[in-house]
Amino acid sequence: MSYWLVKSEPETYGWHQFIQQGRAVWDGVRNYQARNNLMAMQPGDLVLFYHSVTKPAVVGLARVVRGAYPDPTVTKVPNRWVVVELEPVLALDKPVSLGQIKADPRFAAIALIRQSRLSVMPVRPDEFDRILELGTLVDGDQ
DNA sequence: GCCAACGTTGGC
DNA sequence: GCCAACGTTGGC
Repeated sequence: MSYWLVKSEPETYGWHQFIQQGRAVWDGVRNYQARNNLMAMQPGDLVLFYHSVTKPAVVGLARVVRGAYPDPTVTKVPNRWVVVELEPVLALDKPVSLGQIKADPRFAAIALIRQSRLSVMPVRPDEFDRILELGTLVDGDQ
């Protein structure tokens, strides 16, 4: 099983809309590195859902429910682009902000910082665990 | 194949 | 709104 992070601008497609729809076809990716990451996703892989631009933060967790297939929104031949399908798993109790991630030395190598413009990227297991830990309320919080 | 110009992403 | 990073396009 692998871990991933996907970015979305909340004004275009936000976590709230994702929850309401219950499932998302992750289309519109037009960068080869991001596409290659989509192609490596397998059903069951876990995906951090990140809001970019306004209040940048990881806001929730999703799961891959269908692996890569050709992007149906592309009409040009040959179609070089793919989509995956995602469903929500849980909202984080507390969004984990980009500022928090940048401030934590455990995230020194995270692709989110090192390749700030990439929209679909792998996340290491230790990074994934740490983000869930930061995003989860425990006794003593609040 | 190189590189300048230009467009896009995304943080601040 | 600005700008850094970086991907793409097109002239040569």
